[in-house]
Amino acid sequence: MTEGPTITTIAQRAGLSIASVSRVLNGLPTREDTVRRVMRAADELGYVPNSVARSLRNRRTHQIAFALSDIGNPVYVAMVREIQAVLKAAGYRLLLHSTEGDPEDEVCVLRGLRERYVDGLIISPLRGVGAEHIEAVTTARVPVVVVGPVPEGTPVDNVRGDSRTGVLLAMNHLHGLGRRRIGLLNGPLGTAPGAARAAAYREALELLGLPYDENLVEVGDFTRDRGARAARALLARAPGLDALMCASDLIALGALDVLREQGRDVPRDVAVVGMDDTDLASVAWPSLTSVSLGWAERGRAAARLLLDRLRDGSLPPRVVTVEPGLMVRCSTGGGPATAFATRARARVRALALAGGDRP
Amino acid sequence: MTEGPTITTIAQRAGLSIASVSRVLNGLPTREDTVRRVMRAADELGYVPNSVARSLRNRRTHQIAFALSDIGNPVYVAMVREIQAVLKAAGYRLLLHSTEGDPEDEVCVLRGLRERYVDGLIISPLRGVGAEHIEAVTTARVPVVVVGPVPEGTPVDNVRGDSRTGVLLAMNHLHGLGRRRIGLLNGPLGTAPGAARAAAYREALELLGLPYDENLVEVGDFTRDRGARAARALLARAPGLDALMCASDLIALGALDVLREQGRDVPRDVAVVGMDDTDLASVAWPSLTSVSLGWAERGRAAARLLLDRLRDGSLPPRVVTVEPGLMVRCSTGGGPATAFATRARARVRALALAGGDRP
DNA sequence: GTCCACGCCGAAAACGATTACAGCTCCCCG
DNA sequence: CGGGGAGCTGTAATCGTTTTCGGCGTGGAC
Repeated sequence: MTEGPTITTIAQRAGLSIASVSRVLNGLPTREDTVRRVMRAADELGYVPNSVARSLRNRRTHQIAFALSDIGNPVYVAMVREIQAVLKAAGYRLLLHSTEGDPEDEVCVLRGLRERYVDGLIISPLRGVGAEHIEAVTTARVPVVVVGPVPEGTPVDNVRGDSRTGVLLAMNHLHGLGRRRIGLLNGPLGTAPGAARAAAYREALELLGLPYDENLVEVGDFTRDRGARAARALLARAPGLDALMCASDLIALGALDVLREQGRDVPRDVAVVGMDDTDLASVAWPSLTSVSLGWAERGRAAARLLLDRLRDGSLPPRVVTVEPGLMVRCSTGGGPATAFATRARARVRALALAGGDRP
Repeated sequence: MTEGPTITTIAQRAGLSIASVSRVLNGLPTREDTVRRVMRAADELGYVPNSVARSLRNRRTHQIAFALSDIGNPVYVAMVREIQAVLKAAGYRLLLHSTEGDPEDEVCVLRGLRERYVDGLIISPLRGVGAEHIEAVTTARVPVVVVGPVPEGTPVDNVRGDSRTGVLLAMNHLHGLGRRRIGLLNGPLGTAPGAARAAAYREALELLGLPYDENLVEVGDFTRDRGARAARALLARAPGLDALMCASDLIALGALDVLREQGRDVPRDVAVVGMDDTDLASVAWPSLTSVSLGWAERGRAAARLLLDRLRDGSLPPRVVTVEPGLMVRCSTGGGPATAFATRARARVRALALAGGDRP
């Protein structure tokens, strides 16, 4: 197995020193003649610089890791795509690390940063919110961007969504369609999104002048069959509801299954709204009105934050909040008849409803 | 910015040479006392080895790249998940490179291998089948595994699906349901999958004793709206067809849209089969019977081939063929009433039909 | 003719690890 | 008591680059 050419090989062939070769290859000012000799030798040898050696010397690997909890989740796929695009354009490579929701593994990733095989990390979400995780993030020896909630005041670059406004948008939409008995199918209250959505739901009811009825709320998990189970329970308890606010698209799909099973027409009898606006929403039948939490945009924002910081490490920590939107489709009757829904983002700001920019 | 501790720091603190430190950290036989001193110093300093330096010396980065054409395609997402899982278990990191279907970019990836920042590459698919691509693959300085078709006899590790058998399975299934006028909605014939599926469709008709009617075939692209357009054209030309064999799930989704639009019941009037068995298939309504081409399995197989070769570079090139299966769901009437389809793989080998193991 | 400035180039020292090799100590055996 | 392993340890080379520093030759100014 013949090892590839190095600058030493080139130097010998060109009758120069490796320093000159390096200078030429890096475009530093050099005599015309020398440049030609080096270039010629490099061409003939098919030289390609060894990026590992370069990284060792420069302390830059031009690699960035993205740690996510579940690559199967379409939400993260959208982020991966955008992150990869932004990084590639800036000359960085993307390392993927799926933690499968294991906080242990998350810590491993954070620890691993010290091995210096990446210049930075984007992590989403930061599951373990214990002190050790926070500390690991803030003391990491390379920049970290967290996508998703972090404890208030943590000095770290952060991209967050705004599911509160998203829920308000959706509730306002349902209210505008004349729905008054709106149920909530939520995920676990122990999770940040679950808690946020529960709170936003109550807030929306209040703003809309509707009473809060705990019989209209059911908690399950962010999956399709747990969503279906929750929907079944809720419909048994509150048969008269006329709309379902679901905390994720998967929950909404489960709800659609149950409604279909029970012969209730969507959207005539019950209007359904999902969250995340994944591909699944437009594929479902009826196509699903969904709150877009801007995952793709979040990916782009995270990548940019990180690149900025790599350029200038002294920047103060920044927080970017991505605004939600509402994709209106058939499941609320607001969309066109087929699943070829308009993708125009319903940028109905909930300002009038929410009364300000309270985050 | 204080730089991290290195073995030199440890050596000083422990009053030993860097050689001893290295030996201890690598578990080479050392005196008990020395081990303790090194361990203690390493602990106190919070030492973590620099993986770049180690890679330079060992000529191993423990990184593997996966180049794919489109991260948005659920088929690749399944592969990424499996590959990452296998690699992680073996102590390798995964680099993701999305070429967005650009053959230029593909060449860049192949070229980039010479920079030696990865120990190996998995690429899927190999789009450019020109001589330069093939050469780039076979002369790459690190092992490459290609997932998808390569020219016959190319000396490279290769994982392939078997869409021919997949199509035969599906056609046999439709025939068994009494369908006799089966249409084909295909992707571009210029692509390898398109060509293979067209050929398999004809072969199946012949084996089933059905006539080939070119009016029953329409070519579009592997997307939802191109699929819908093709379906519309086909249904206009051959209103009497009673089944649709679709070359991808997305095409099938488009077809479902059109059938619904035209008030034709699925599966009563027209049975529909998709290909790839993506998540979308089980989400669609009616849930979609789909040919599983074993993408996840292909990912695992590719990762394993690569790891094997990294262990022993002298292995002869191997080809792994992943067997297809048929996931029967509602769109052919063979599945349960709801989309909670059984996921038991219908391992109906098409042997009786296909007459042997012709690959 | 001398001196200085300047432009290029080469020697050598990093970067942080692994490892071949030589040297040292200690003990055992002849 | 001397020779020779055995068992550890330290020195130094190595991986392939970048970069600093000093040397050398040329040219112009005085």
